[in-house]
Amino acid sequence: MIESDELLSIRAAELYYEEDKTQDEIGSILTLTRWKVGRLLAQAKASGFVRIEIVHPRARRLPVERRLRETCGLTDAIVVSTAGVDDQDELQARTAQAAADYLASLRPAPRTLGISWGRTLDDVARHLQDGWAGGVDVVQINGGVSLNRRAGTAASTAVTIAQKAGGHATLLPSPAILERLETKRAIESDRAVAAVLDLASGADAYLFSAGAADAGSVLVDSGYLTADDIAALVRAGAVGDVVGRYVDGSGAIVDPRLDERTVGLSLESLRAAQLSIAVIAGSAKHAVASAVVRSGLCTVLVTDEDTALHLIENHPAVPDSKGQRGTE
Amino acid sequence: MIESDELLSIRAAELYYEEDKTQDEIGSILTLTRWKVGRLLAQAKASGFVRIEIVHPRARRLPVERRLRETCGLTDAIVVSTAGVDDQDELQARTAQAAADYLASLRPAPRTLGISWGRTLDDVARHLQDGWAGGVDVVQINGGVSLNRRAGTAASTAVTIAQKAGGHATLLPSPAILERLETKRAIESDRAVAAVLDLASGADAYLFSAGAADAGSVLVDSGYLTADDIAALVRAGAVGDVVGRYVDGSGAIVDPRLDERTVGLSLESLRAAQLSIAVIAGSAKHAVASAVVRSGLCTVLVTDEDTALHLIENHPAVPDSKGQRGTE
DNA sequence: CGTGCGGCTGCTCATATGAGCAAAGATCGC
DNA sequence: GCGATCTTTGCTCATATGAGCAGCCGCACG
Repeated sequence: MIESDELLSIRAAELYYEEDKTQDEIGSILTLTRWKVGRLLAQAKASGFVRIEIVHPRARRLPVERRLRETCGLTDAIVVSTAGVDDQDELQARTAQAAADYLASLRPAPRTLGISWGRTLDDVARHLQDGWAGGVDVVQINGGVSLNRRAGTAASTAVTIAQKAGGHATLLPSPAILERLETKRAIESDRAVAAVLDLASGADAYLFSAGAADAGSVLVDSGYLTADDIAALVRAGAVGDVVGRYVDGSGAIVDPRLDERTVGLSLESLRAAQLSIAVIAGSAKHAVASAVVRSGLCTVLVTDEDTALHLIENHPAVPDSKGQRGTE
Repeated sequence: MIESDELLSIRAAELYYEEDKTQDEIGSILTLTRWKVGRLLAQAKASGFVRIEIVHPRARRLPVERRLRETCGLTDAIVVSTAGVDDQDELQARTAQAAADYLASLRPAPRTLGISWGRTLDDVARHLQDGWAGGVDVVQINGGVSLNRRAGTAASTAVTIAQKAGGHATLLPSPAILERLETKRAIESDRAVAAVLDLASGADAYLFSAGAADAGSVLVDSGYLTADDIAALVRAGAVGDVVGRYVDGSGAIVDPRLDERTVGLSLESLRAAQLSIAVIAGSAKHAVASAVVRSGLCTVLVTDEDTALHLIENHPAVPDSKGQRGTE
């Protein structure tokens, strides 16, 4: 575009978008035909001089969603706008809201929904509307938090989601991580636990989040792990946890021995699911989000714009476990 | 607007603006008639959820210009966009560019143009295009800088503007501020100086800027005033200088004794002019800009968006008792 | 100096959109 | 329970806009 045209297109855009003039009027102001004005306007848009933004806590970024879906091979992607959000809590709230909306909009609604627990999921539960579905049974897919005063949030998340959908919640009566492998094996074979795990593995859909590998993790908070444990995991390449299991950048289990002591659905089952919805927001979770998406842990991702852009930019790497699911 | 409609209007706006869908298509996606969609879109715009911004160094803010013109009773106002500008130099450059454009667009072009000098004006001169007018004579309206190595910028500003318009520059052969009143009277009555002042007072148009009342002022830089002088002026209520004369928030001369020793057009002459263009940019100059506009020193203001908004917000408020009461 | 080509211009025509209006609903007071 | 009033809805019609095309200009090349 020639410089003079560029300037004209800016003047035209000002008159069109800020003054609500018609292209014809602009034509007579700038002494141009109205077709020329139309072309200048088109140029202005194409060159990105005209920026249209939707500013609203519930606003989504449809073009980003599309790119995310395409570059990462997701069935669906929900990306909330970051515009004007300063703090991470707000971001998480918006994302949780979007996840709740998405869940409620699923047709057909899942009959059984497997969920993990954590701050994010709890937020999603709170944002769901009463009656968001008609009778959805909720099953926990990993061991609950129960070591300290926080006891009950895991349960309450599940119960809330189920109640609001007019269904039942089935809790997994087990700690998240056991100290000894034998205990873990024992509890897993207990009929009550086994039944829940069985139910969980047959769920129509899964909804889970992921935690960053830092000392603020709920697993540390709940007393299952210490800050030192986390540091060791990070040294071994951990970027975060998914349903209580720590993974590296490619989505592989970092510490198999720890993983064996962790009760819940395996990551393989999650990868094999028809519909698994990950809800991940915040800059601290970019790395885990990457691992989740790359390794095919979710078919649907609900996230914020910044995270989405991060994923899109860094995607080309590591196609491995994804390929097994057959994306050509 | 009801909550559900608000959300719908956001969804509609996303599809319309981000996905370029037609209102009809949106209608079938959201199961609404296309008229409803049109109304939702109108609501979204009206509620400010849709923000359209023109992002370009030469972009102006027409609606702000209008408000500025109306609330401050200006003949004309030029407001450059602040979008994405972090540093004040860039802001000043954009404003200077806009001033140059405005000057070049004046019809009829002034035959004689009175100008002040300073960093801003110099910037305007540099941004003017060669041949921006056909033969404009430029006259300095206040004493030049000549005490130190910066000597000549005042002259070069005038000469540049004149040259680019194919006209002559008439310099004011006098210091800006004299130490003794007698000297000032004497120099003023000198034929060469008097002739220039006379020419200046008869100019068709004036172009000037204003300085903030701080130690970074060109008057300090040039050695006419010391940082202490400025501090004293500020204590006396000064907010900045216009053509070398320090004014308070209401545009009144702060120190009449200093003012008497200042050579150049009086503020009254400037106020009486048919066309006087002030070019003022930057957050440091909000206060002077206010004084200039309130006291009718300019008929046209070229400024940046932030300054413009500041002026609009603080206009109705009477000049100020704040300055008089002193800021401790 | 002619000739062929690419880009720009101004047009026609189909389509998308906004204004305005009558009918249908909703809301309120009585 | 019943109008009266105000809002919302779906429409018609006029207008604004975008797609596509023929002619024109400038340019490079033979």
